[in-house]
Amino acid sequence: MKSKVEVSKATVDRLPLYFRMLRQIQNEGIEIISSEELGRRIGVTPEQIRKDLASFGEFGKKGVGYYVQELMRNINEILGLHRNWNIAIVGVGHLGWALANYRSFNSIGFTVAALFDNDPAKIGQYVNGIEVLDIDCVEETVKERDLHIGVITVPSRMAQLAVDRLVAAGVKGIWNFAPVLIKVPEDVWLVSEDLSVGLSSLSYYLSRSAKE
Amino acid sequence: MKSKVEVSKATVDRLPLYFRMLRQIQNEGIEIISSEELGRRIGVTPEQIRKDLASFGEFGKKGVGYYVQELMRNINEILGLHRNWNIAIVGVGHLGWALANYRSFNSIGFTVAALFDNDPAKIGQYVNGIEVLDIDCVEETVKERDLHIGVITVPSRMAQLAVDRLVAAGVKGIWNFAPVLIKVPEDVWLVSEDLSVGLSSLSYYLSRSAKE
DNA sequence: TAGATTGTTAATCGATTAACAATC
DNA sequence: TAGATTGTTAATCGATTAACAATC
Repeated sequence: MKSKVEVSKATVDRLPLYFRMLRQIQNEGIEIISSEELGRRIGVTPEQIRKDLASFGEFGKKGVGYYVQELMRNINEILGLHRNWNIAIVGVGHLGWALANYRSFNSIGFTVAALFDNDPAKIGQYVNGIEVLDIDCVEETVKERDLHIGVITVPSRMAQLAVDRLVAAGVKGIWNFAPVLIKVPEDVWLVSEDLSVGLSSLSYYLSRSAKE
Repeated sequence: MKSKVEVSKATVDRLPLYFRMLRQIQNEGIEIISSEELGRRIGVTPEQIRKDLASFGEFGKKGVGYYVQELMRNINEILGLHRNWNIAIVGVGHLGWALANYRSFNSIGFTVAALFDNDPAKIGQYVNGIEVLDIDCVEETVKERDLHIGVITVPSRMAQLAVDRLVAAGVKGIWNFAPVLIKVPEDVWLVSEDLSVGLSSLSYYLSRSAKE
């Protein structure tokens, strides 16, 4: 086992890609895979894969490769996906609704365990079998349902407030989709997605290639 | 004007954040902003902002700051958001449906100009006022409606095929949400979003902090 | 002028790539 | 054993941070 060295964010972000491709490889009935072949399939260099994995331990066999099932089990545990995480979606607008219906979450260890909104027209409705609760019930529900992660899909101006309430109730992970700077205490993890960035950068590159 | 030096992807990805915050600052009636204050609001260092902007020109006044309106106009043009981009969404599932209803696209220069699906139950339906077309109409519609960007929200196994058809029809930008490696020709720009990565990394950090 | 703030160069930091010894 | 492939160290590359001259 490796001593605690800093693992880069870039490495952590690649682990899910490895895991997903390993699952597919396993479905194909392949039992051993080389970093070369795995890299080719994901679009990552073999050296990168070996280095990433080496930050957590020695999972391969020299001269042989990686045992698919064993590597999957290891990555799964490193990512903490072997246990179940209960997630709460705050804001059942278009995006929140789409995420509430996203089946793939289950297959990687996440359960949508609560939905919140502040719109009386939405409260009481069922989405994917889950009742939409009043945002005012956040505090009690976090405890009752052991919610671990809050997904923020409310309008930007309400995002920080929603985060604050989740955090006050004991949620330690925030997955934020509101395009605004969110502040959380040191012991809370925040991951923000900003969808308009990707689209804007496409605009940038398209503009440039059109000119040149 | 600057000579053509390589601009890093990280820089391009921050420009939309600058633009968005400048718009808010403008709405507050502020006419001049320093990199210090802008950085504080976005969560980026002032040096970073100055360096990013300097790769495109000299937009500020020494000892003064940046004129909000002027800087907005410049960033807008750099990003190519001053013109309109027509986007096509391929795959009207939960996510495609949510994106089709996403109003913010309009406000930054994008128009959802076509929706495609291969499900007969969806073809002919209207989403946000736009008719869902048969995927087989891609080729002709790209030309008719001058579609620039294709958004891929189909299941992974169909993603590459959808991309190939869009590209064959002349689309030069792909915004991919399918969690799979996509290949495009050299003259086509690809931006991929992989939502499960963010969630999995949250799981990783939550697991670790629980242990320590 | 003095104070403020930019634009830019130099220093640092971090991540990727290359090379190769270890070993299955 | 010979060939293959890992794990790891060293070299390179790229991005961020620090420092400061220029100048409004």
